[in-house]
Amino acid sequence: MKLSTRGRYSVRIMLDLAIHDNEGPVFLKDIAQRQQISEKYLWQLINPLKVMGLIKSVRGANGGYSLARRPSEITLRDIIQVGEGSLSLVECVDNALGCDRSDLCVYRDVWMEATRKMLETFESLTLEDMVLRHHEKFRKIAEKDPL
Amino acid sequence: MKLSTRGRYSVRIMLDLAIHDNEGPVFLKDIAQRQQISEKYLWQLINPLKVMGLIKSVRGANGGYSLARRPSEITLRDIIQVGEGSLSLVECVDNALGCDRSDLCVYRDVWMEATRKMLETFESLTLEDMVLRHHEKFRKIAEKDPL
DNA sequence: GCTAAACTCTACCAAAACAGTAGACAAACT
DNA sequence: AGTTTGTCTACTGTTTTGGTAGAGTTTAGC
Repeated sequence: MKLSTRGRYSVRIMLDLAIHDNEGPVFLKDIAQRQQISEKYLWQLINPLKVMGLIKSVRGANGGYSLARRPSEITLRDIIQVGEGSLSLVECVDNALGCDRSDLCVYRDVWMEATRKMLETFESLTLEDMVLRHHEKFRKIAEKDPL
Repeated sequence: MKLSTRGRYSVRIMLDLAIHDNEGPVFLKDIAQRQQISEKYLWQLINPLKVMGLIKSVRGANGGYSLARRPSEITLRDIIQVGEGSLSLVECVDNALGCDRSDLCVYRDVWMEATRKMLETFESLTLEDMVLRHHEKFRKIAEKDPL
């Protein structure tokens, strides 16, 4: 029932990239430092995002990562899908077959509905939304606790 | 993100008890046979349901288990809560503290909302609903494939 | 009382998933 | 040539999951 750290890191990484979206490629090293993850582990999280086409990379010196689409065109569902591998609460939601009790089971419909409702939230939010929320939150903190 | 087998077995066990609700205490042995679980493992699943007050037991010969409340007064949320231990998609939904990034993080609201939507489904369905669905499904199978 | 039927409790265990670490390699800028 | 940066693969310790097993306790019925 819990999201794994992979899923949670994935959305944080993507938000980091979105925040620095118009500054050219972002170094793995910098993301690692900001998000407090080792570079090696970060690569394991960021690579699937590249493979799945959510971000692109530039190799060599002065390389780095950047979003493959505009922030408004990437939903949290897209990201979490990559981080978690599957988005369904129960295996049978993805493939009806494989459950030998499918003819008797009354729960598949329930798992499907619960999954659908959960995903509504993730589909309704884009990286653009999250950047706005982030800036809003940062602004409020600055107001409350001015230097 | 996946429900564990404990959660899924728990709702099946409770449905089994609900179906035989007016026949006196149900033997662990019988549930085990119908649900294809070993009696020992079944006890480990059923005992928390008793401890949490969803079912009651009678010890000794001719003992067994029965629902502690009417089927219409037990929701899937009640059951899954026991089976899974926690109902939130991310730890921070339960306890806001403990996350050192809570001041910067924009995702807690998202996890809360997604969890809430998912739980809507589980809260809206009672064991009575599931018994009805079960009988309906059984009736349709019988029509389709008469002996 | 004795016995059999049933629930109770605790300990243990193997496999899988999770959360990383580590090191060698490849590409590209300067 | 050398440095910076991304790429790939292998390995590993810990936790969770999904059980098994066995000894003990309570009660009905003879």
